[in-house]
Amino acid sequence: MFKELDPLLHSQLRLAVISILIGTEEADFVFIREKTASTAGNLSVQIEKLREAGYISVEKSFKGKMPRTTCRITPAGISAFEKYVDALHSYLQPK
Amino acid sequence: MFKELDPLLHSQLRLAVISILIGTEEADFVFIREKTASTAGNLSVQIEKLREAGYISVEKSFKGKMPRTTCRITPAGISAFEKYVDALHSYLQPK
DNA sequence: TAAACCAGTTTATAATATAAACCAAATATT
DNA sequence: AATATTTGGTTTATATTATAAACTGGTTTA
Repeated sequence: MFKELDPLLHSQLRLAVISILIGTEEADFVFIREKTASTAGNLSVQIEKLREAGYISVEKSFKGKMPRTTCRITPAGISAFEKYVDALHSYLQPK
Repeated sequence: MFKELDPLLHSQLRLAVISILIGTEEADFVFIREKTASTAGNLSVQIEKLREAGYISVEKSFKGKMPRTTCRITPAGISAFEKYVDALHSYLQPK
């Protein structure tokens, strides 16, 4: 009846991060922090979890002299998101 | 951009409970435990949290000699669920 | 009458989310 | 030129949560 909800995605901030990355080719740390209105510490932790799980890739580089962290969703991330959305529907459409 | 997800509903088991109650006039503890495939302990805790929040009402009675706990969703529960579903959409439909 | 079962509750524990504190480097201020 | 502030994060600590294990009070079965 009710499908499992991937605990990695069933988190407000991580879901927001994935949602952003699904929509855009890539996004950097600062952009995501602003869009999600999250603290840097929290975001850092959640990005690392998504990276560990293989749902996103993270690339560190420099924009001029300032560091930049760029995130992209991976195929595994896309399919996990699709599966999560599908599972959610088993909770949202009663009966 | 991203709407708040009511933390009381953003929980697999509590969401399942509400989902069941939205669909049926009332449901008892055992029925919910079976439908959600949860342990009695976990369900007991989550039902109490939903009751505290005023999202469901809980009535204790007897079916013959055995105790029975019947749950019903309240108007507050219905509107919280609707709000939650609406907020979720801000995460599911990218852009 | 004792063992097993039912319908839960309470309590303990492990995992999670989150913010606070920190760090190194860059930039702005006096 | 020194000092303060900002930037872009990471690490660590804490409070909350989800969950299962242990328990309770009563019932049915052997």
